[in-house]
Amino acid sequence: MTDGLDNFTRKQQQALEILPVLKGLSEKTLHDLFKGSSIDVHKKSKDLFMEGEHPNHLHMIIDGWVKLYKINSSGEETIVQMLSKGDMVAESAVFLNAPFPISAQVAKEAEILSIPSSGVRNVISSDNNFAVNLLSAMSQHSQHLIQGVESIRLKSATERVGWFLLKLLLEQGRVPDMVELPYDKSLIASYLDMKPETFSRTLKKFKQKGFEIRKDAVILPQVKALCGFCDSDAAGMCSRHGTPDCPNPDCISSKDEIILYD
Amino acid sequence: MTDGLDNFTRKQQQALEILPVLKGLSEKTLHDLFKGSSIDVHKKSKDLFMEGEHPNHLHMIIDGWVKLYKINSSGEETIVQMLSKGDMVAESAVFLNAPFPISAQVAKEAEILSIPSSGVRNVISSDNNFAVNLLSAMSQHSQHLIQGVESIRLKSATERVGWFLLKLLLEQGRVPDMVELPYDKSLIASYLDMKPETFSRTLKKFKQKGFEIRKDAVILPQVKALCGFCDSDAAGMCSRHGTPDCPNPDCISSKDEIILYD
DNA sequence: CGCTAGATTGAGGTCAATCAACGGGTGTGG
DNA sequence: CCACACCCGTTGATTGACCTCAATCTAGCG
Repeated sequence: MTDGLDNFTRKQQQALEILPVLKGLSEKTLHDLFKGSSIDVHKKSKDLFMEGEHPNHLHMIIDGWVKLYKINSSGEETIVQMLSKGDMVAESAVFLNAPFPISAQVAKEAEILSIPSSGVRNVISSDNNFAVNLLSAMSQHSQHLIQGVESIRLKSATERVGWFLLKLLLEQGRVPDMVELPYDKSLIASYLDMKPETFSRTLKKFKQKGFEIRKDAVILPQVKALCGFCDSDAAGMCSRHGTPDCPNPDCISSKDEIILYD
Repeated sequence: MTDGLDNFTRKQQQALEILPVLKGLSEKTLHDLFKGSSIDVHKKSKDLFMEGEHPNHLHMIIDGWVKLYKINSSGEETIVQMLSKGDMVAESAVFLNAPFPISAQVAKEAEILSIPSSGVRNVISSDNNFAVNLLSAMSQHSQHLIQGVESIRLKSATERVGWFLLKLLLEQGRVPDMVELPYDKSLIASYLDMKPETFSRTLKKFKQKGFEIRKDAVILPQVKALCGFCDSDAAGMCSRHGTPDCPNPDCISSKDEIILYD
């Protein structure tokens, strides 16, 4: 607990660097938050909590992937969100001190900071900086949710897949013409609100357009091949946005056909 | 509690009663918020703001309905949310001081308090009570968005209509067997992510089950007729939930058939 | 009374789901 | 080392819910 320059463990210091909501907080506040908290690595399929449970902890993701999902009475599963590095998990239920409206499960081995909810709620009232950080984080979260609603409701299956690949490409940004698939294809399919069969068939359509489909990656025929799937959300992440180098400045996409840019 | 209220106009006092985010705030904070703000009645179809605009004001609804919507490049419209009494409009963009990701339009004549964004952001930093109120409001908003995602993704068209009617019934709660339709049917259809034709056909199926369909209201054959469309969200609003009087405690709904309870 | 916007009804088309079968990895046990 | 089971992903054939297009009806309103 007392090693390191700042009286925090190395794991905690790492968490401070990765989690935006902990940025710029006083040492006292951080100590209050870390009190009773833990940082653990959880294996795939580990349940963080189930719908209806009372929130004992606020989980923050340092690394890996967590899926938020719902099960309806017919037993079907819907993935509401995929969360990763820097995200909080179901913070709204923690703040409201109300039962979780969804379930959370580790989708790919994840390192997670878990803070007791009571501590979180106390610090919110006592430290305005923390409250402001949370408001900012929730605002971004809220915009992602809105973006998610939009993409389900007014994009076709093909568009959703192209858009998903494009966003991955912009997020990863290491190799300009390769997208790594971060988790199982069946999980991607569910996140994109389609069946694994449909996802497979859709990837095949991309293959016919010159994409190379691997087990856990997709390679583009040209660097800008996915620009036909750009929308305002993706544009905000793209370095070409607003420059003459952008082949699709108006973010126009065709419904069902794959249009390649180069 | 009410000593200082004389310093506010009657409209402002009314706003204080209706808007949860203004509850329990100091007189100074309220004055800061009201500085430069206005309370106006806006007619149907009035644009509050368009996607991409910079947020100059935070709008809070005192009465009436506002729709949040997106238009894609094909010109199709999707309604992301319908907001009413007590709701804030696109607060996330105001807090982030970023362009609106969506457009907002009055759907039914509305009285709206509009506060300059800069004032809002200043008060957030200076008054922790306000920040806490906002966190609470945003948390609820966030849960509604999640609920919305769920209902689109794992409910059929029939289920969405039944669920919508049930929620209206629970919200209104005046007459136990009548639901008033709060805005145009075509708007309801769009909110439920279906075409007006589909909505009409679906209502017809309800009619065949004994419902009376009027222009702006629906009358149930029995008080509990809609209980087959209950889910965790609706259950939280229902007075029968958890009592022996609930005919559908496990919130089981059938996909496409309308099952009546009585 | 006719005009217009919203709502209804009908006929036909389509995208994605469903059902079913198969292939290729991976792990286990003999 | 092989035989077998198992899971994930793929492929094919069919179905069905919802959309599309178009005609008709209704209600408000000048």
